[in-house]
Amino acid sequence: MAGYVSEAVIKRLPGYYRHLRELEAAGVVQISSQELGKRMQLTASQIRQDINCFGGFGRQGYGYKVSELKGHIGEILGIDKPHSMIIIGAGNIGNAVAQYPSFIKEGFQTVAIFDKDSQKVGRPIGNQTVRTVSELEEFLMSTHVDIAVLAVPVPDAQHMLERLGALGVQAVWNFAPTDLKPPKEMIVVNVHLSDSLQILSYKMTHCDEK
Amino acid sequence: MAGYVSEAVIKRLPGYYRHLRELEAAGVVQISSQELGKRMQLTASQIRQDINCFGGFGRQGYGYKVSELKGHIGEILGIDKPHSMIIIGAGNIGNAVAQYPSFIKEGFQTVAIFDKDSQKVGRPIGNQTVRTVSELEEFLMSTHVDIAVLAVPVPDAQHMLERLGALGVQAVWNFAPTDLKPPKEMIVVNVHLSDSLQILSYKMTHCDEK
DNA sequence: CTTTTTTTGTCTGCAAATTAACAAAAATCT
DNA sequence: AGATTTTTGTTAATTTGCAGACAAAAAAAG
Repeated sequence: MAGYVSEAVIKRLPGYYRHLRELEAAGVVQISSQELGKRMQLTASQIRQDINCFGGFGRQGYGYKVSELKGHIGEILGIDKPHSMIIIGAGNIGNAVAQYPSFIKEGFQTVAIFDKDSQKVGRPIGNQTVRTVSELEEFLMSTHVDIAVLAVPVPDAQHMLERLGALGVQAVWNFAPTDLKPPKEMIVVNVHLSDSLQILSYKMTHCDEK
Repeated sequence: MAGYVSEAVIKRLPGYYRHLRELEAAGVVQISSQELGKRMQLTASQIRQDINCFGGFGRQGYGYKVSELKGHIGEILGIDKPHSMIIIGAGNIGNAVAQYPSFIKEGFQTVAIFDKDSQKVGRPIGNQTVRTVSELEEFLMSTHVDIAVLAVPVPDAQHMLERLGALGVQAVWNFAPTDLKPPKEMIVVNVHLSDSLQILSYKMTHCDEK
């Protein structure tokens, strides 16, 4: 059980959680690193090493208790507690995020949606109504939010990031296809959908030569 | 200049392309690995190694010509040629993908949208009209598509993947939050939005201890 | 109750990826 | 035109990540 956890391990955690959730739903109560490895296309060794970054959750000769391990990883991911989100940009992406059922199930709750376009302001999205982005300061003054979802056009993204930072927002989930320079102490995770699509294009173009 | 290109390099290619596009738009004609590295938060050494997987595109004492390098990487990614896409699932995600402006700009063109829900069939999305998913076979018989975007609920995803595979679709861009088992010779790239959000949650929870 | 099997947690070694180093080539300066 | 600076392409060193091995612990079998 180490102090430092590498980025590689962190990126695998949601995968563990997803599989454990599916296993639990299927009524599986116990699983060995070998079985889980077969399911997740990882070696048993790697699974044991990953899990032991956080503590010995297994029992020798038995394996891991699915619900227990899922609980631990949920805690480690920080999704055992609910998170409040605001969405900046009520376009297609903003819309999709606001209504994506998995997020709500996992405790990520959208508490407000903002847009600068007056045509969009007032429209209902999910259980929210789109607000003017000029109300942002006022809103954040009175309400604490954990995460801001940035779904604005590229030219507005950096400026909005800094505006959010100044208002005390610490975490941003960015959908603008650009590399933002996060102010200190701000955490930004990018989605970059185009990157993912371009990788698909790369693999299509080069799949034969292998 | 090697034959095999590692996954790590491939994942960085879209980032290079994005920065080079931005540089070109800003009127920058030449750049050194050092400058590009500072911009992209990578070491100059890594940039030179990455680029040299594909050939010596630079000139000593000068650096790289932005537009030339962008062209090369565009070719390598396979985005110099247009791609046709169909979207399966006309929910929020399907909607967002169909209308995301960057994709159209980059030559990814949506040629049809399908949904099983009869309420959604017939609705206009972008310049398309939603079709019944039962027309899928007929459509793919007469029209070749490069990529299928999978934006259906988890329980339908694996079955739809196999159906697409049987119809000759080779590349799938999957938004269903589950791990699909791709039939041989099919390329699947996952988006897994929840994973990304959970990683944000992890970093929020653990940022202080660093 | 003893023996055998299972399976973890950890240690050791290998492979992959990143960084550093440097000669060779091109550009710039004097 | 020669000297100096810049910067690449490539090789070497370092670091990181992953897989194999195995003792110790727990469970299962006899």
